[in-house]
Amino acid sequence: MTKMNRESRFRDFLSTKGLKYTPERGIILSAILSIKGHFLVEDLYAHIRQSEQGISLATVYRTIPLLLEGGVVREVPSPQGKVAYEQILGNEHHDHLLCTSCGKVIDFKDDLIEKRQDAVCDSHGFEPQGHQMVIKGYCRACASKNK
Amino acid sequence: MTKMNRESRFRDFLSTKGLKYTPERGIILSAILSIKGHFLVEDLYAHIRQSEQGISLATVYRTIPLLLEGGVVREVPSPQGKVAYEQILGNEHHDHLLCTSCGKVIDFKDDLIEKRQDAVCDSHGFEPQGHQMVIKGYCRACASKNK
DNA sequence: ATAGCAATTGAGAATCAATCGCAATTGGAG
DNA sequence: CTCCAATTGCGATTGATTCTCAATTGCTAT
Repeated sequence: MTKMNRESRFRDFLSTKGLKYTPERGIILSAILSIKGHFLVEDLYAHIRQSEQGISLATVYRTIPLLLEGGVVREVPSPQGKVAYEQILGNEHHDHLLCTSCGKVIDFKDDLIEKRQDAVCDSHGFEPQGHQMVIKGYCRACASKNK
Repeated sequence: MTKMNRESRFRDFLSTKGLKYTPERGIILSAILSIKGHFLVEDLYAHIRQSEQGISLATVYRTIPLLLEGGVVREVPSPQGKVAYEQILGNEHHDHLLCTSCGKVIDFKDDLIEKRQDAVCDSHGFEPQGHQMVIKGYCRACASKNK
């Protein structure tokens, strides 16, 4: 999907909710589309400042819930307590192994787990929007270091 | 396991790390053992104050990492951004469905998912300590309400 | 086109959980 | 019993996020 397409999708989403597509929101969206992997709010803000377009940090924070609801980004787990995000398009869903020793994040995906998750949701009449799975422990390097 | 047993386990854990078993840590441990389900730091602190034993909030915060590492409590997901805990004994491991609309939390456990998680860890040489899985979406009530 | 109004913005103040600094205290190994 | 590193309390501090509010500005209906 092209950038233009994504912009108009976001615009439609806003419109449906009676919200406006402002230049600021456009700039924030562009910045996000230019970031491939995970990013923190501070990363996003840095990107925006770099591109010489000044936007208030408050506006960035205010826009994030819209981007989440509009299906532009999703939350991803991050080493510390901070919340990280990634754009949904181009980042296939995956789960995470998180090393509590060195902070390393390992992505993985297991189809069987996904299937069972759907089954669990069905059995509870639960309508899933998305999920996050984080397995904490020691990565190979840290595990052997501790021995 | 008796309360005394758990105290001495925690005491052993501390001792192994060259740390002390202080009255404050004893009070905090007792308070946790008296709470059955999930609790936030503020809940724990309230419990402690209730029992007329004054402890600094800072001490509570400082003790939590020890309780985590010592296997007394584990983190559990909570509706908002706050971190919640529960004592491990008496609370079998389970995963969570979290309704983003009403905040309801539904516990579940799926053995097959657990097995696959272990398999994934093996294949990455990853030594798991624990995991958290949260599936966000709409619970039955909220899903039907939205229609 | 244009008026009108609700939505939006920036900037700084405010919040709130969590952490820190430091002087006084204390558990517990030897 | 001694001694020292670990611990505590309390207040100050941090740092992320949210809020306030006056000034702007999309956007819908005319």
